[in-house]
Amino acid sequence: MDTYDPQAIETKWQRVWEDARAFYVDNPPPGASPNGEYYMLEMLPYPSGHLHMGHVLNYTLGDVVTHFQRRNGLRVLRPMGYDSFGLPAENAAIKEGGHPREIVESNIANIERQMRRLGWAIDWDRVIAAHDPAFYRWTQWLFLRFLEQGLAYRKEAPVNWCPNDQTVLANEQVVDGKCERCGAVVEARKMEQWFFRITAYADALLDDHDLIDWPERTKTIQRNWIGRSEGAELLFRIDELDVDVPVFTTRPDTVFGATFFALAPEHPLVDTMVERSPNGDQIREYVRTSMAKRVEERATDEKSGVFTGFFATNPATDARIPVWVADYVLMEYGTGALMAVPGQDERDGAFAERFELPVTQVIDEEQGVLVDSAQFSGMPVDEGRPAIVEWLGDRGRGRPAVSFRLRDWGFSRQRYWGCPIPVVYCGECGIVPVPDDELPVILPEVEDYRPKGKPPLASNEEWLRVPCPRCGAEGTREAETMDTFVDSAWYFLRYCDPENDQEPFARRLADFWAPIDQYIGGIDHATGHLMYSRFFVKVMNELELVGFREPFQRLFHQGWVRQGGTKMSKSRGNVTAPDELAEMYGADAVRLYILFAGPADQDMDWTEEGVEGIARFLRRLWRIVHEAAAGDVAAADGASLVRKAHETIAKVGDDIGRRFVFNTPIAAVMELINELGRDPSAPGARFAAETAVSLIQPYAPHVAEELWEALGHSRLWEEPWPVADESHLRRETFELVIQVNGRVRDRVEASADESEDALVARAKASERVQAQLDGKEIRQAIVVPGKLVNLVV
RNA sequence: GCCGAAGUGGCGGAAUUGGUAGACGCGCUGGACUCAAAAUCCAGUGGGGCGAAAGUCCCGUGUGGGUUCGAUUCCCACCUUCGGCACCA
Repeated sequence: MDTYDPQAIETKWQRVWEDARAFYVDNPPPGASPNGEYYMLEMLPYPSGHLHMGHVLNYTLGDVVTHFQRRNGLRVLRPMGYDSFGLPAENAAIKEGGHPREIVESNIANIERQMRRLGWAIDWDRVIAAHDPAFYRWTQWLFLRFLEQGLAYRKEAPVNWCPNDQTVLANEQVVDGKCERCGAVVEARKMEQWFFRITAYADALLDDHDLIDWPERTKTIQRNWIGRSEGAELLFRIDELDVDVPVFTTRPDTVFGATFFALAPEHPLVDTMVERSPNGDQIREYVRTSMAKRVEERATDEKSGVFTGFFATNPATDARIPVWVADYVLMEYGTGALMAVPGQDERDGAFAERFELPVTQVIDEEQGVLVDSAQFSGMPVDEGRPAIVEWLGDRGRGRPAVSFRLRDWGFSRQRYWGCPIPVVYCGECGIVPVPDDELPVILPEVEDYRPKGKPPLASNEEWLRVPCPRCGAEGTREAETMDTFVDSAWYFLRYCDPENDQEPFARRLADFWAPIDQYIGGIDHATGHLMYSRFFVKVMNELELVGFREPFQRLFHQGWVRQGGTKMSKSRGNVTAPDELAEMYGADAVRLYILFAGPADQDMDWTEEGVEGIARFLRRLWRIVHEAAAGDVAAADGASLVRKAHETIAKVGDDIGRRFVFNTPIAAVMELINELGRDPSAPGARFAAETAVSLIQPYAPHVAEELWEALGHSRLWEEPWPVADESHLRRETFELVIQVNGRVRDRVEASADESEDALVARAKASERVQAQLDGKEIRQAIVVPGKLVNLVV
């Protein structure tokens, strides 16, 4: 027996698998229908310099599932790609020189080397990268389909503006209201932006949660993010302007208490009021100052506002109530106007107090009934709500309505390193899509991709100026690029057909492999990537590009790997290089350790203490399996080791397959090895050794393969997953726990076929029980068959 | 403020449907091997009381209550930590 040399073993088997194309899967011929396929996917990495332990956890989890499902007879598609557009590479290029492309491509090469070093079972024929024109051509193609459907559009909207860097910042670049890079305070600025109409799918995104097997907390986060509120839209008339102004409210039952009316500073009516009101200057000044405020300031500052001089008619009371402009009213939510009920709403109350406006109580909180509400007084709140809406509806003043918190997805970026948006602006025709056959619009070289107040592409005049595809007049290309979340909203379908140069993917191949059977990634993407991908698939489904409505059937979130209390991520430098760890202990040890450290869905603090214990386990496994392999191949039915092996098979299969937990199977195999180690030549030793090696293979595939050969077999990666034999699990005797009043007092060996009465008799006969009973009367005896007897005295 | 998750030895954690709390590992202690060390192997290891010992009793899963023959597990209240949302009408 040689000593365990992980480096040599791992190099050897990685070559064998690659030569055998062990983990590559071919696409089916036309006409084939799905038959036992499994699509396993982890969120694709951003190609920063190197992998960190968080990646190792993510991809090792996926790897265990991949091996497990493969050996359970499924054809597993498990591809890999790179989210290679985006700000970090661009910022690195600005800081360190070089081109973002060179940076990500060298990073990709390094990451792929690290991934191969860890021995992950990946189909390397299907690699994609967001910045590859062969990929982003189809990102552009999909954008054009959304544009045709009216699902991509431009509108003016507030963005984060850094006055120092002269650029728009993505939300994730704003930290505590300041620019991540230069520290300048970020301003809100109104700019025209591209949006995807995700709000049109708000109800579908909520309803289709029923179709998918996701963690409840993730669905909850998405539900809160979508923020569906049921209520009513009520009309308040402003006679002087001859307009009906709609408001949204979730509390139509409080309408009798609406004593003033408030408009957002951005509300379109405000302009008219400025013109017609005697204190127009005051209103204009108020609007100007509140628009200059950051959203945060508007939320935290004391309530402010200005009276417009106009009055609105409360549709319930017919009272004329004053109309104010107040910046606690948000244009983005509801209708940008609200009926203020200071008696019931805390914010309206604070405003009324500040400006000495009348307050009316219309709900008796203790009784839960309406008061001072005309014919509705005395009615319970729940009944009053629909009754008032119906009554106002009859008078043409209201109707039931639903409002959402969800906003459309602003996806344009005034930055260089992203997918170009394939449209041309023409003075005659407006926004004109680039024809499909002219795609891709290649991201051109620019002299300087630092942000300078306009998109870097706008300074490449030669590229920018093109004839309008429709009328031929001189036009200009869109110089903004797409948010990288657009790339990742559909990448998982490209893996199904990565070489296709006629379409993003053939529908038959997407429908063959997808939806993804198991997706694994961080919960931090709950409201971003996971929402956008669902939206994209719903649209693609309506366009008949795919036959399904949800991209990710099952979802699992791995926990954060922290180091010294902060989370490891691409933007922080606190990383332990996994390949260095693999050089020290071997990839198998690294893989085992990251999964043994705790439950995979819980956050963990990274520490290298304990990795020695795993290395020790692997050396023990190596020695004990070799010792067992040298022993006789003896028939061993009924041997304790054989039963232990079958118990371990049952435990590991149930843990990985049903419970989706990954730390306890390792402990179970350790237990088996501990028992085997006590006597490696005992009856059943050989079977126990084979079982341990087979069960540990998804975690530590290299050493498992080597030991499988030592046991006289080959190609463990193709070996069917072991099945526990029920007959070996049955026990003839068991340890009967005897309790008195719920406290364990004795344990005795009992036979599995004893009657309940016999077990109770055994319990009563126990000396220790006798000592406890001390002559007391037994009132009740509870028997749990196969486990315990509880005597109640 | 609202919504959600979690709290178990010195440490990471286990206990799957209400049924033996602390599996497995780290660390630590003692021993074997060794000139010595490392590595390896063996034994012990929640806290406390009584006992020379074998043992035996009590306490113990964030805190306080409750349901139950029996609660880490279920219910109520509270504390702490973490995450999401937050002037959303």
